[in-house]
Amino acid sequence: METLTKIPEATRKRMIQLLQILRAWHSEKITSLDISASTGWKASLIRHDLWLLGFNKGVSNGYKKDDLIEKIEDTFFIAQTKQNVKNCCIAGLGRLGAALLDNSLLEGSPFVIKAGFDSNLNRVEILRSIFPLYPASEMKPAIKQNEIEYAILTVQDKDAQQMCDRLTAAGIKGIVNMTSVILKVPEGVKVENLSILNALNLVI
Amino acid sequence: METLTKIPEATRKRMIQLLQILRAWHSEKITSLDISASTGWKASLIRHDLWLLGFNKGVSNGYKKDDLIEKIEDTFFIAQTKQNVKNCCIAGLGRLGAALLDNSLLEGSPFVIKAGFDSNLNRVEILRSIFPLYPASEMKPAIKQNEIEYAILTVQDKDAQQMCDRLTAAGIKGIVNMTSVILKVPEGVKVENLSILNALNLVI
DNA sequence: CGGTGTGAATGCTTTCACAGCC
DNA sequence: GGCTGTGAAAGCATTCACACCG
Repeated sequence: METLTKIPEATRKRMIQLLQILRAWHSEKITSLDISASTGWKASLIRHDLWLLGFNKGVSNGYKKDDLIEKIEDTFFIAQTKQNVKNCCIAGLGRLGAALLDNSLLEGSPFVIKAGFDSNLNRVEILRSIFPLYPASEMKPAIKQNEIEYAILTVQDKDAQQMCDRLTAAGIKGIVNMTSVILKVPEGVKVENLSILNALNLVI
Repeated sequence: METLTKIPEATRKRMIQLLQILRAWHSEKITSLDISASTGWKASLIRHDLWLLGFNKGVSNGYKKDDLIEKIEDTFFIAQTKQNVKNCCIAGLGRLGAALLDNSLLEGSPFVIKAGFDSNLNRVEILRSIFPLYPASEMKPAIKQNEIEYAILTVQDKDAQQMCDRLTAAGIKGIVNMTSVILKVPEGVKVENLSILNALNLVI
């Protein structure tokens, strides 16, 4: 099996989750059944996923945790190294955005929050934070200067598309969208939707 | 086409999003191309979805917004009426949970936050909120009494599964999971995962 | 024309089945 | 026996193609 073949999106999402599980795993070895027990995914699906990654070090008695971690990190270029830090920003400093203004949620991850933005100057001035906060008008230079690549969008729905446009114009490559708006983005920009309202509708 | 046939999950998710778009839609009529333009979904996919719902009122010159809204609400039992309020709670009152302690995010939706829980008594006592806050030990009676059916889980990862177990034991039927843990829940309980960390990994 | 309704065709994803290994 | 590696088969989801309608 060639690693060059494109990995399906569904597999990619699972592997990234699996990485979290592996990092927290207590023992040296792990089987597809262990993984199945902690995720609910079918064991055969996990083996198939790993096969797609070109993994073949399981040899009949489980996987070595570290081998798996390495393989997944290599495949998706997400090794957690000092040189591999990913800079993010918070766009929208309302209640939700302000709550994200420290790195406790992202601790132990390669992501670091480097800045916050709001179109309301007031918010920018009132809030205290360990990162610089900027009015949205200064976004472009601030994003360039801090080498920010990803954004967490926490504005109100009515401002979502406009703020999104500004972010992509400033060169942002990925957006975690916490509004319930479906964003239109240029080719190549990735979006993950994390609207609480949408999620609630889905768990009914 | 029979409405009794089970609607695929993917279609259901789109239709629930579509509902938001329709409610905010300015004009009386909307075409599959309009919807395509505001979502990025292929127009044919939208027509196919509506066909699966058994909708057939489009007759060649677009859909009437209100017809569509009605059909979607009926199909998924999510009409927004006074009698159809859905009570929720916040489990975990750290920075993130505390930020959700007002209903501004859920305004105009059938969801209402009715309570907050934390296993740390301190948090419960310190925080001000318009809803009652309870220590986790009092969860079961509080959930019964307030007729709460859904929970937003905002505890730290290490406490996620335990808090989840408590919630399901208390009768919660759906969980919006903002931790990066993959939860194990009893049959019949729905979970939507909204971990920011996971989402960031996916937009790389 | 510019639209919908419809089923067939295509493309993903997941599950199954089973040989092979420790 | 318990587990992996592998491809085929089954199950979903999306796109296409085109008749038909106003």
